[in-house]
Amino acid sequence: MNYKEKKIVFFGTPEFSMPTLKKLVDNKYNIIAVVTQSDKKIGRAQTLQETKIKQLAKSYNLEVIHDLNKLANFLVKEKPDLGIVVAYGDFLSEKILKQFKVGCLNLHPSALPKYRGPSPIQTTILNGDKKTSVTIIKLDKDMDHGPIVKQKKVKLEKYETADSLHDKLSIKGAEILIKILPKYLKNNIKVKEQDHSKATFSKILKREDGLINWQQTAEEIERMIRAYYPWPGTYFKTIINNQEKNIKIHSASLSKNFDSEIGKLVNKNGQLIVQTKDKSISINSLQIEGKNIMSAKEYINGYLK
RNA sequence: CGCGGGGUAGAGCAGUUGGCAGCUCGGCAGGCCCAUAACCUGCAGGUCGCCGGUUCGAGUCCGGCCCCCGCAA
Repeated sequence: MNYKEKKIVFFGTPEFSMPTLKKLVDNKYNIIAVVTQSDKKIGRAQTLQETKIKQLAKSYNLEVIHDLNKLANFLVKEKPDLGIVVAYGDFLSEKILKQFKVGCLNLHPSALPKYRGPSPIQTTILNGDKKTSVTIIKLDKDMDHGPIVKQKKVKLEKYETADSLHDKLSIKGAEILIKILPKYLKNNIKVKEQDHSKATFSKILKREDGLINWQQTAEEIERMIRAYYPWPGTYFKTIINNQEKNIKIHSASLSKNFDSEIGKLVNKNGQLIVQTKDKSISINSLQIEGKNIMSAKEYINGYLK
């Protein structure tokens, strides 16, 4: 049987999964179903919205499954060869994994065994790493634990945000996966066990993780702003017109030290400066709760008269 | 009807008990200066989101509608 006729089930949910699914379709792999999370209520209107992958799958007329019981029956019936899992968003049980003749491949945006878990991209930037990797592993019964099929290094730009790195890794990951897939399907590739003693973990991010503690160093805060952009965002609380408001910082850079009051936004020669534990940072763009994003200059004009 | 903030000059904002619509920045013109994003002088720029109501008089009070945004998901 031609390797391109082998039955593949794709698992994915958000934007990160899209380049891989696109490439699989472009390269005419035999995708028999796409598994994704169920529709979620989204936005102020609370309307039900399909996941990015569901939208894409539908545009390709692929069968979409989100019910895991249905999936179990489907797998028993179809006897698929391979599962490809890219940011599916849920743990797959061993029972499901066993249904695939050659197992399931997973694309993970970090240099495994470093940063297993749900927020590897953010953690990479938060820790100030200069480089990372995309890693393809064969899934086993533990989270991000399986043997490495392929790993490729990726350099970070100096001002890399989680957003830009996310896009970069999703595309790079898709390319690598497509490249190794023929070999893998022909059983022509060696896998390598992870060095489990070196495993580290990234945590699930919550909104509160983005709350700035100005007692941290300027470098830590600047990295946090890039790591948590655009989600969960980096913010602090302040009083505007006698109301407590959150201010989200979209972009900032390290600045020379101005030695002003810690955590207070001040105008220094047209720059919007805030003092941290050690040095100052210069805010480039920010957003007050309820307002549109604005530049530092606009904030100074409107709020720091 | 999930909760909340907002719509005033090109941008960001203020506008008190209803009584000549303002501030900072930007724009234009001129000046100063070796020079400037600095400084000085002057000018232009508004359907106060839309519709209706109350009033001698509404940015402001009342009713309805449209739009933007934060939280939540």
